[in-house]
Amino acid sequence: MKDKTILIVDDELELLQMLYTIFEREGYTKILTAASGRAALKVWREKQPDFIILDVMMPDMDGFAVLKEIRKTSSIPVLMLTARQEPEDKFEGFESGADDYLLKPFLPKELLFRVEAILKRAYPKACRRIFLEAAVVDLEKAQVCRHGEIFPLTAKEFCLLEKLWENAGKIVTTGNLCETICGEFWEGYESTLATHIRHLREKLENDPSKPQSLLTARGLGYRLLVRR
Amino acid sequence: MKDKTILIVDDELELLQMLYTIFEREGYTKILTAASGRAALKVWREKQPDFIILDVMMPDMDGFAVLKEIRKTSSIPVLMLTARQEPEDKFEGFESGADDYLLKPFLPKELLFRVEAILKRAYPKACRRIFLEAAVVDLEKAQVCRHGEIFPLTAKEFCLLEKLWENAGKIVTTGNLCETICGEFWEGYESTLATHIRHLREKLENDPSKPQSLLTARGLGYRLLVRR
DNA sequence: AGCCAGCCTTGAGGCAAGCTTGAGTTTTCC
DNA sequence: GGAAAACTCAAGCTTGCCTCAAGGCTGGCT
Repeated sequence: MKDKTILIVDDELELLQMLYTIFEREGYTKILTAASGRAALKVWREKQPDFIILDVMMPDMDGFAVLKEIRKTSSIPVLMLTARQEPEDKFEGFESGADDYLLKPFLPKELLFRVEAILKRAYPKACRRIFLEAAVVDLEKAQVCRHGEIFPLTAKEFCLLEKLWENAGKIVTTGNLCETICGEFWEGYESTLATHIRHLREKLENDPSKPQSLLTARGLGYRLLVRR
Repeated sequence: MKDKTILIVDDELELLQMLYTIFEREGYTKILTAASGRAALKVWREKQPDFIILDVMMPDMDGFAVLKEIRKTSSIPVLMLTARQEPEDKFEGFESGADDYLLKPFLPKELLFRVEAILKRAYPKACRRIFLEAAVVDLEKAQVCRHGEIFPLTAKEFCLLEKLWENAGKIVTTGNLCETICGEFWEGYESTLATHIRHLREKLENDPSKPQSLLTARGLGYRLLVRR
């Protein structure tokens, strides 16, 4: 998550500097800043950040207006940061589409935690863990944990599972799956695919013959059911 | 999002009742409650809720322990609710994997906003959906949801429905439909098409013999009536 | 009203898609 | 260089989807 681009918006330069330092120290490498509402919109449009920390009170255009403009075309996660304590402000923030609303003064560590929590939800594919009915998959380690036992994934199994996970819940066609393994010319590979699917099921499922997570869509393909 | 199942956990019965009322008034229809840590784990395992509101201080097992147990096998969104003001508690909450951490006393409206904000991230909207009179079709998953029950679509049913949906509202000729299934030479296939239409209606309609969505245009073909 | 054509409904049989297993081949790693 | 793991492929099996036809039911026409 530290590789996500963070845009920090605040018109108070001292606070902007402090925020920058907080994220820099934490290990974030791509940090953008803007010191006004209009500047924020410009940077957002040009640099396409992954997260925005938005101050409310700014001279040219307040945070609510900026957020409303952004929400017309984007669902980028936004945390609002402000000294305004009134409940009405908070509500307006959430109504405008904020993901979180934090009051100044704040604990740097809390801000980091909150940003991290939202990033995890907004970019779930970045955390590379899959919770299934009977098992938990760690894609980073390419291994499956089921009932405390560890099953390592082979290269092909890993590719298949990754592809299925990128389309979690949705049907992935047999052709599509074959293609991810052996490229464009996959005709005649269907039988091998079946074997890999079998091996995957032996690792992911309690009863591989009655799959609960890696399901067959007869005539269409396969799909992976993930839990929350 | 009001159709998501919310699990509320608090050992103070008065507060539990209040929380229940807050969500009920807001329009949430599926609300579960638990009055202790162990009870919470039991309900979570058995009922598979979509969101958990978790009090920290409980006699048998505190909220942090509950959350850690849940996080071993699930990434379900969790908002922690507590009277403990210390920063260390907050940090422990986030470290355990909480999505948000709200202090008591809190504004009911703020709680609702925060829950809504997290739900929006955790359950992003599915696309390629068809809203019909009695059912909702998810084309990505090739399944129909009617009265909460799931009916999977077969390959041919899927192709037909897709074709009808591409021409939503308009009449699609019998020949056209046959062609999408068995190609150019479809003569004599009309009877089989009728069978597929029947099967589709059994999944899409409340009364398959009196269709409201998949209508017959006698002598012409069929058409699909969609809402929205 | 009565008739006919077109559509509906049902059930049973066949067949193809997918499963499962094992054996042979290739790759990887010591 | 050898052993073990991973990959490929095919043969036989299983399952459930598809097909088709027979009989019933409408709506429209005379």
